[in-house]
Parts: sequence; C-alpha cells; structure tokens
Amino acid sequence: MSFSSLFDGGAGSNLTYGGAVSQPAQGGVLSALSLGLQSNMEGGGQGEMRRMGIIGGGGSGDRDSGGRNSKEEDNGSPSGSDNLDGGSGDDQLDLENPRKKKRYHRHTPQQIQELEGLFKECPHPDEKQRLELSRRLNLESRQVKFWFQNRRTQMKTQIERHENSILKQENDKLRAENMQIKEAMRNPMCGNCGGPAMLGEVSLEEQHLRIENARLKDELDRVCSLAGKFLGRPMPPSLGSALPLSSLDLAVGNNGFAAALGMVAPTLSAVPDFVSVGGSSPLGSVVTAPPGRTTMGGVDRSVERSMYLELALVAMDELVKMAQMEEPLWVGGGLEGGKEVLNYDEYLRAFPRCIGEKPVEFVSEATRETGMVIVNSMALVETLMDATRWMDMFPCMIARTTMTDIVSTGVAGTRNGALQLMHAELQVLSPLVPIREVNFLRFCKQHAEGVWAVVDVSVDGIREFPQPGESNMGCRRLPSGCLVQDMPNGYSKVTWVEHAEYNEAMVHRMYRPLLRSGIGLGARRWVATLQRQCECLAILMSSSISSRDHTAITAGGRRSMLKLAQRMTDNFCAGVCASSSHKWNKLNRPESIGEDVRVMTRQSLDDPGEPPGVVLSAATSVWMPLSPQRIFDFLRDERLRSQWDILSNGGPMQEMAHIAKGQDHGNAVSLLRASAVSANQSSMLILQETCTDASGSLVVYAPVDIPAMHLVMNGGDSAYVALLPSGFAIVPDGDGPGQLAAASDKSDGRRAGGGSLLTVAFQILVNSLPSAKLTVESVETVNNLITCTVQKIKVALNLENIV
DNA sequence: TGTCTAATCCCAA
DNA sequence: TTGGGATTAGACA
Repeated sequence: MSFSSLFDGGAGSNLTYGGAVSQPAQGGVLSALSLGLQSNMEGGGQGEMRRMGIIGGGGSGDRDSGGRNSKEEDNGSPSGSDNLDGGSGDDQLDLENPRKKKRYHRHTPQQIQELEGLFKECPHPDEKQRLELSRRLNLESRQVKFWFQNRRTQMKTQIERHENSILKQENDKLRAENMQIKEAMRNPMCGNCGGPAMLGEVSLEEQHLRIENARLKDELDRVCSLAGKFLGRPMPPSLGSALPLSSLDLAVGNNGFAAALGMVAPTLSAVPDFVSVGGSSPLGSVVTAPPGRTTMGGVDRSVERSMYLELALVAMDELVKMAQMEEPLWVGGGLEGGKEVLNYDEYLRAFPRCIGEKPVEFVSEATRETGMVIVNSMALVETLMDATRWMDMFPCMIARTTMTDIVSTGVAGTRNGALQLMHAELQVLSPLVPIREVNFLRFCKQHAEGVWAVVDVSVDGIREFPQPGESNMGCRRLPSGCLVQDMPNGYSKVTWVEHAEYNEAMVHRMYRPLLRSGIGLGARRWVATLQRQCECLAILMSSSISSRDHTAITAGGRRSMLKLAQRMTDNFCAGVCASSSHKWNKLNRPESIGEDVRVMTRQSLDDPGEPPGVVLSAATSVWMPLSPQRIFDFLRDERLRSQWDILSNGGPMQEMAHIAKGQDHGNAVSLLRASAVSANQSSMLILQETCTDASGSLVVYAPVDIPAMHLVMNGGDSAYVALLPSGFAIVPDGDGPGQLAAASDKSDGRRAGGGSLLTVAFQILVNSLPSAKLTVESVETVNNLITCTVQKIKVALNLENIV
C-alpha cells in the first residue's frame, strides 16, 4: 500500500488531520500519535513510512473525520483554512467543538515529509509546483504556500540563531582576551625572572599588546555590531563611533603618538609614554632601544607601528565625520551650482590636528564630492588597497606609487583593518604644476555590510623620508579618502573627501584657482575619474560592447589596442609632469625657448615600446577664454585636424577604428588616417585616445606604424609597438562662477570668468643615437612646433588676438 | 514559560 | 498580485 493509494482512496481515505483533531476527545490522542510518527519518521526508511501509512489508514477509518471532511468539501469553501478557522458556514462544527480547539491542526507526517523533500530541492517552488504538491498531498494550495513561507522563515531564524551563538562565543573570547591583556598590563612581569618588569623591558611587549589590542578592539566592535544586528538591539560595548583616543576602556593608555606630533594629549594614562621625540618622557627617562632592535630614526619599530595605527584610527574617524557632517562644517553646498566649502573654524573645533600644525607657507585645500559609481564596494576597496590597481584606476592622476610597508593585512582574509604605508606622486597635467609627492598611511575599515571606508593620511611626521626634489611641491594630506556604500542596483555611492595642505608658491598662478576648487587634485577629480574608469570597465566587460567599428576588430585586438593606448597616455602624462618614472633631464632654457615652454630630454635605450635615441619632451600651458568642452570637441574632431596637426598633411583625417570607452563619445580609443597622403608618411596611422569627465579632458595621440598596428588589431602583443605620444590636456580654469579668483590678476594675461587651461605637449625623437648630444636646432624645432600648434589652435578657435 | 507551527495581517515590489 | 516580515494563537514540553 502506498501513500498515493491511501490518499486516492476516495472520501474515506481523503482525510486530513484537521478532520481527526476536530474530535475533541481524540484530538490529543491523534496529535500525540502524529508526533510519535514524526519522531519515527526522523528515523527514516520506507518501512517506517509504510507503518505510518497504516496508522494513517486507521485514522482514515474514523468516520467522523471523513464525514466532516466531505462536509467541508460540500461546503464549497474556497479555503481549507476557513474551515479550520471555524468559518461561519460550518454550523455543526461550531456547535460540537469549541472554536479554539478545532482551529489547530498539524499537517500529517507524510505531508511534512513530502514538503520537506521538495523544500530540500527547492525552497522556493513556483505556482505550478505548489499546485502539483497540494493536489498530491490533498492540501489547499495556500496551505502549501504558507508551509513554504513558514519553513523559509524558520530556516532563516535557525541560521541567524546559529550565527548569533558563534558571534557570542567569539565575543566572549575577545572579552576574556582583553581582560587578560588588561591584567597583564597592570602587573608587568619579566618574562625571564618572573619579577616585576622594568619599564624599559615592558615597552616592546606593551607596544605589541597595543597593536593587538587595537585589532581586538576593532574586531570586537565588528562582532558587537553584527550581534546587535541579529539581536535587534545594540550590544555593548559599542566603540566603533567613539573617538579612538578617548575610548580608553579598551585601548591601553595613551601611546604618546599625540606628543610625537605636537598634539595636546587628551589624557595622561598610568602607562608612561615611551616615545621620546626631542626630549624626555613624562617620567623623565629617555628609553633607548636595546642593541639588536630595529630602529627607525630613533623610534622603535613597534612604537612606530603603534603610532601608525593610532593615527589611522584618528584619521578614519575624521574622514567618516568629514564625509557625513553637513553644516556648519561644510557651508555653501546644496544650492544649484554652489560649491561646498569647508568651514575651517568649525573644522579646527571638531577635529584634533592629527598631523600637527599647518606649515605657515602652506595653503589648505578641502573638497568633498559624492557620486554614483558602477562598481561594488568590495571591488573598489580591493582596487584602492592594491598599489598597481590603484594607479591603473587613476592613470592620469597618479604618476607613480609604491607600497612602502604593510602594517596590517586586515582581519580574517578581508581588507577590513588593513593598514599600509604608501608613497605616491600625484599630478596635474601641466608643466606649471609640480608633482605632489606624498607619503601616507592607507587604512581600510568595514563599517557595516556593504559599507567601507578607506582613509589616507600623511605620515611625514613619523618616519624620515627623503626630502622632495625641486620638481615637487611640499604637500601633506590630512585625512582624505572615501566612504563607499553598496547600492541595490550594482552601483556604489562614493563620498570622497580630499584634504591637503601644500606650498602654493610652487604652483603657477594660472593653476592656483583650479587646485583650490578641487578640480585639480581634489575630490571632484577623484570621483569624476573613478566614475569614468569604472564605466569604461563596465562597458569593456559587458558582452554588448557598443562599438562604432569601421573595421571588425577581434576582442583580442581590442584589448591590445586599449593596452597600447593606455601605455601611450601614461607616457604622455609622464612627459608632461616630468614624473620620476622616466629619467628626464631638464634643459637649461636657451634664449630661443619661450618662457613657459618646458623642455626636457631623456635617453631611450632598451624599451621596445619606444624608438631608441634621444627623446625630447616639450610642454606648455596656456589659458583660453573658451569652455573645456569646446576646445576638447575641436581637438578630437578628426575632420578638423588639418587646422593644427602637421601629421594630417593638410587634409582632414579619417577614423579607421573606434573603441568606445564610455557613454560619452569623448571617451574612446580610435585609429586615424590622413586622407591626404604624403610620400614619406604613407605607412603611418595615428592612434588616439580621448577621455573626458567633469574634471577635465585629454586628447593623446601618437603616430604608429601600419604593419605594427595591424598586428595589434589582430590581438598581437602591443609591447613592441614603438611610439612617442603627444597631445593635450584641458581643464577648466577654476575661475568659474562661485570659485575663488585669488590668482586671476592681470599678470596671468587672463580675464575672470570660466575659461580653460590647455596644456600642449610633444615628445619627439631628435636623434636615433641615444648618446647623441642635443643640438640647438632640434630644441628650436620643437619649440616652433609647440608655439605654432598653439597659435593654429587659437586661430581656428577665433582667439588669435588673445595673448 | 518558551518553543513550534499553521495561519493571518500588512506592506512593498 | 505576490512574497516576505511581523504577528497571532493553539498545542505542547
């Protein structure tokens, strides 16, 4: 006898336990029976099931239940549950059974068994599956639906309970550990003799504990917030939002970091300061590192790490507040076109000067920007924490970067809590703006599920770094970085804060408003670049690449071409900014060179990506009273190229291939060909990359060999394509409405009110012998080239009268 | 008193 | 209209 035969056996066997328990006298018995069955069922096995079937069959003999069921059916009620509720149509039941009693019933073990079976395979059956099951089990379709609904809820609750207990255990463990540490700190013992430890002996261990403790603090914080989430109420201790320096319940005293940086320490703890910078500790004794211990600039390495950690925590706190607070910290935002400005009085009130006082000759630049970026928080965090990927994400902003040191790799294989020391050269694409060289800590913290923050803060005060060269402006970054929050649509909301102090005297007057406005190296540029680059990645990764190809390029060819274009643009930026990634020799300016044209040379020796010989770079920046968009559109239009480009041979150019890198047509890599062919350049094409976003635009190009390009477009290695880039960088002049006009005096030769700064740069091979000496003629040639190009552009844009 | 379970109510997509 | 979360109510340990 099978289940189906039981259930298919007509009215008598068409039973439900609802019918059975509707008998008050038997309800308890049968329910107990059903429970007993359930436990049997758990034993599993066909024999068991059959037994249950038989017992169930006995139940089916209960005429009352059978009868009642048929009555229910006769009743024609659309819902079994209505009947079970003692619906008004069932007078007999109301009379015979107290309403409370008959409402309750449980599905039969068989039914549950079957439901469980399907649930294992598919916890979310569709309408069809549910109907089929309800037919088979003789249940209302809605009963099946409710069952699955409840089962899912139950499953969720079980999982949550399980996770909760794990978190609680973890939490207890951390508390215990913390107590131990606290205890150990109260009674320092010498590891060798067991006697009371001397202060000098404790310091190493103590510093280790501090680091460990900070990590535990973070971890506990995370666990508490998670546990709180599951319990639906906050779990003490909640330390995440507390000011790190004041949350001394866990932090083991004040570690002297503040003193090291000239800050006023908020508290003095029982634990003395071991860091002695330019003086003695509060106890009056200078602790010198014992022999064999690593020291850096006189500061113990573990002390140094502890200082990094403390600084990172303070910086993180500041970043989060800077990103989230509104007025009075930030004023002037919100209105159409109005720019937010940091209220420095309020800033100084709200935050400790975590990296010390601002040098007198420095100016401040603080900007904030929020934008939606098509990337998830984890991916963005990974990119930011990886030096190479970070540079690839912001190619025109970062000239060079290295990871100097890793202080912490993060908790449990994630980037949460990762702390690293980095060096970077940040650039604005103009010879008039020196590179910003910064040594900073980068600290990553997960604040909630899908919410991350990455903060940078300068560390020049802690470790000795080589003094910046002359092509480098003094610069320090106050807590800067971003808050990333996952959005349901796959985008992230990124709030960027960029706060720097730099020596403005090193920057040409023309570029000062740009920098102060935040378009130069501020939050707007970071966010705009991030948006553009992520959009590009999304487009390249999507299968439906929107392409206006005139020629069919294979996917491999497209990749190669983009890689080549990226190398071209990177080299262009390196030439404009004289970054240290290439060894440029600055030329003492001969008389013939214009005042603002910077000329440099370098030797190209073993790089297959460049022609060998002496490479000369010339770059200049000029102001133009036109919008960046207007200039960009003009320069990237291949049909208008003959108006300024000698490579066009006097005629319009033709686009041979086009790879879109963004929604905006201005973001693309294309291949151009001069339609007017001259004898010696017949085998030449022009590779061009253009990009544009709210912070500026770029047109970079390089003549390339046709056979070499052919190879690349078929997916060949682009590393062997020799090229030297030239091009333009266009940025708004920063003097737009509402911008500071601090530097817009007459000496710039510019008028107030929304123009552009155009940088023109060429790299050309002046001699194919790397050892050759530079001649005055070649310098004059390149100077002529650059001044003529600028002049031609001005003429084409009707600006010939502008000096 | 707390847990399990079938069912209901209400809200948002 | 549907599914999910919150809630209810009866049974039971």
